[in-house]
Amino acid sequence: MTGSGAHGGGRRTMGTHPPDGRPSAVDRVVATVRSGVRDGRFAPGQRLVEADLMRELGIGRNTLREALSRLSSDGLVTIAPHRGASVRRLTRTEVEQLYELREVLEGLAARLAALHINTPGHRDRLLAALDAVQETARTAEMPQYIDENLRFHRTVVEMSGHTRLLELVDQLQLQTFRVQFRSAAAHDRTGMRGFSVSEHQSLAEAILAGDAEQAENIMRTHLRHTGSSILQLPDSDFA
Amino acid sequence: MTGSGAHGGGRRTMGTHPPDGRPSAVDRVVATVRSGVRDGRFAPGQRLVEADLMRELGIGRNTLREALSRLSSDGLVTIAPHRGASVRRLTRTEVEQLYELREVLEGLAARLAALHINTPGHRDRLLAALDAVQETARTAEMPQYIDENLRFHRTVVEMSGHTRLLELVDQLQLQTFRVQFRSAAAHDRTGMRGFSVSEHQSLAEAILAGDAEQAENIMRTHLRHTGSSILQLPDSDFA
DNA sequence: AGGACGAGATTGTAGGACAATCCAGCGAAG
DNA sequence: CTTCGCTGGATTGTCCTACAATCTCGTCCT
Repeated sequence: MTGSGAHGGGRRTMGTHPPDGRPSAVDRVVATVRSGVRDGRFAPGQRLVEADLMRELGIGRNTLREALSRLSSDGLVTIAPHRGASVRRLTRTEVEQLYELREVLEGLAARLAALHINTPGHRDRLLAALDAVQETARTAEMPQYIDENLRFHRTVVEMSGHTRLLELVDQLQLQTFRVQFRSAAAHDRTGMRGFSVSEHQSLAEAILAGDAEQAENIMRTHLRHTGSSILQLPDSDFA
Repeated sequence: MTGSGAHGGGRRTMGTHPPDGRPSAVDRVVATVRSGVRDGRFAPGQRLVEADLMRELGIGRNTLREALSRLSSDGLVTIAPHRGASVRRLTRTEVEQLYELREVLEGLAARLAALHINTPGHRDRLLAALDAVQETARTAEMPQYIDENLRFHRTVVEMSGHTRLLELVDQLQLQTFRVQFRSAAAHDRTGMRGFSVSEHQSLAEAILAGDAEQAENIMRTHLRHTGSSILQLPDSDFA
């Protein structure tokens, strides 16, 4: 999500603001940096110097600082006193811990999703998401496949009906996106896709059957697999 | 942990080593508002007007806005566009969801704490925390008892060695503090203290025994009890 | 060479300005 | 009398400038 979006020539004459229908300047900056981190325009460890970003994005310092502050709360960048912001680089331990969190949180989400499976529209949404994953698993390139993959997970969390949980999981997914990408690229020829797809399928079946216990278990197992596959990456992929 | 900005907010100014002596102005404001919400100086729903707080705290608008922004990411205040910040009021559903989160997160913490029980110093810290709870349960007034109670939970989470988990749980505890307080006050004469204390004791025993499974179960059960006791509060305590 | 020193870069904070937006109160219309 | 629309004040969103504090790094002196 947060697709490339059409943000044309950024530095229009300041002064005029979009007619509120839409994101505040801070929101736009946050979204821009987020997607920038996602698609590698900002590399992990890279420093984000205020003056540069101000020029680049055509915004004032307050706005930028508020955006960076928010990104830091989300864990996507770190801010060191008097040294400024930089794109966060995760250590191996941190990745491990993030996956421990995803395990319990998305496990809860799967459980709740199973409990709410009879909410109108839920069945269709889940089936559609599963279909999309299976389709892109066969045909699409890696970036798209990963995207669809995350969307499937996100759908499950949305179906939990737990707004706070959705926020937390979104954060965690964003933070783990880069390493997840590298891991997926590295394991792609070892049949990982098929394995992952089959886990997704069993998960969907459990949820559709309303089997909360089973859904939670599958989700947790699945994330444990994903996590440990990521942890096999060489040291160069961590801080 | 009342007041004293010992743990500066999110992962913002946490250099690995403390090269800077004092908390930044933003940190001080965040800590001030936090403790203000805790001890009722700021009531839930109350609006936090920038001009007032600027005068009251003697700081500039940038600093204040950055602090409010961070507090909003922590979920302690809400910021509505063009309406500013106000102390967050939780709905019944939100409280329920927060306790679902605490259940899985602190459950994980208890499990990890049990696994790490042999780390030097851990046994003593846990025993000290348990002792403090039991002591204040007998002798102290409600605010102090609740404080010690939270400190006990926090100790368990610290012993998990999972820094991100600690941050999340801290957030959740802060958000639920208010209702937790009212609930405790309401149930105090129904022997709730003794019940809670005995659960804490079994939890400590399970952790000390290194029984991760049992520790997680007790923690989760305990939080489920706490949560449902809070949900018995009348509607007037919710948004 | 090694360490002290200073110049430039960068951030932290204050404070002013102005447009956009919200809100309460008032008056007109039904 | 109630409802609707308008206006003016209050408040926020964003920009800007300024300056002190702090960090970085190259230079110079011993």
